[in-house]
Amino acid sequence: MSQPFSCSHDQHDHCVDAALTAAERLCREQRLRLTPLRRKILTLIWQSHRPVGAYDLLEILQKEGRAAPPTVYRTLDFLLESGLVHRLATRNAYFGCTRPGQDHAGHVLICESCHVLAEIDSADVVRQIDASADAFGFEVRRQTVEVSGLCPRCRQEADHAC
Amino acid sequence: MSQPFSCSHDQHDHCVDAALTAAERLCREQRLRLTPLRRKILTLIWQSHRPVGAYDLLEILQKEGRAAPPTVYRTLDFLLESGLVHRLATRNAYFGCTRPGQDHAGHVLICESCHVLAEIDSADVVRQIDASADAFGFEVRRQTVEVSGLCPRCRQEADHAC
DNA sequence: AAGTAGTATGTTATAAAGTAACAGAAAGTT
DNA sequence: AACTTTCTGTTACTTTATAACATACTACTT
Repeated sequence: MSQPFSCSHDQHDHCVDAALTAAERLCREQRLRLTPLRRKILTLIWQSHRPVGAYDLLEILQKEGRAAPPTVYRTLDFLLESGLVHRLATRNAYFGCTRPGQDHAGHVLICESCHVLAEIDSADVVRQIDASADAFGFEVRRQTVEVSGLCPRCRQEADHAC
Repeated sequence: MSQPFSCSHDQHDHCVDAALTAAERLCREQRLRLTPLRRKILTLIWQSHRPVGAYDLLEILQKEGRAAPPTVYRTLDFLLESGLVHRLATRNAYFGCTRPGQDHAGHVLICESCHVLAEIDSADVVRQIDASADAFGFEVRRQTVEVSGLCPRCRQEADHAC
């Protein structure tokens, strides 16, 4: 799987394939059921490196038959709980996890211009947050870190425009 | 203003007063209008060190006459833009800013048990996130950091329960 | 292979969070 | 006072998410 910020359209099938392979493996190992619906939704989420809204997913499903919100949300719940996707709180949207199975904080960078998202996995950030919390006597259970700004590609385009 | 995690009920009026005084000063300096409605909502938000939902505020307003969502949201927009309150993305809720006027990232610790919230202002965390993003060539515009876990007080109670 | 327990999905209705658009009121300016 | 700008009221609506119950599928037991 290439880096989201440098993944081009013709490379992208690899990302989807890799994500599905990883999902199959994880579900086999943890005795979870990757049903057709779950596989479908996971695939849809991986169609781009952008977060996708629940109702976007619903709309796509509805083009191929009837579907209602709970179907989507239940499937998302499964994917979230099994760690195959994460939720982007600042945008009420969902995106595929790049390292399912591995315990990690799920910090992300998200581009305000093209909306491409990348998970960063900075142990330094995690530690620094833990340390800051610790100074308050606070016990950290979950870190939500969502950084918005400009991805390298959009930055370059912005420069050229000047 | 005492630390949220150690602020007791009988100290708390100081927090509200301090917040209002700071708000008045900020609005005077920046030629913003702290109208009765805005002052009212800000006061309601400061009634506790917990984040408050927009519809909670609405419900309170409705006990003293008619009110509708846009009234609340517009007022929140003003308070957000002027930096007097922040929004907690992970909970769709709002809380008073402890250092309005000063430029800062607005990182928070929030207790899963008692829901008390504290702004942390760790320059180290900010720098570490900037550095991590920089390694990707990503230009940071906004950092959202929301850490959930157990505050010192609830931690102690959890210990006693054992 | 039939029964059954558990898990997954379909379906209807509704809750919770947030916004658009226009009308009227208050404040600030000339 | 006339005018402009800003603020608030009001109605209607959009978006996001969930509750509750019905049906279908899977996997295990015998």
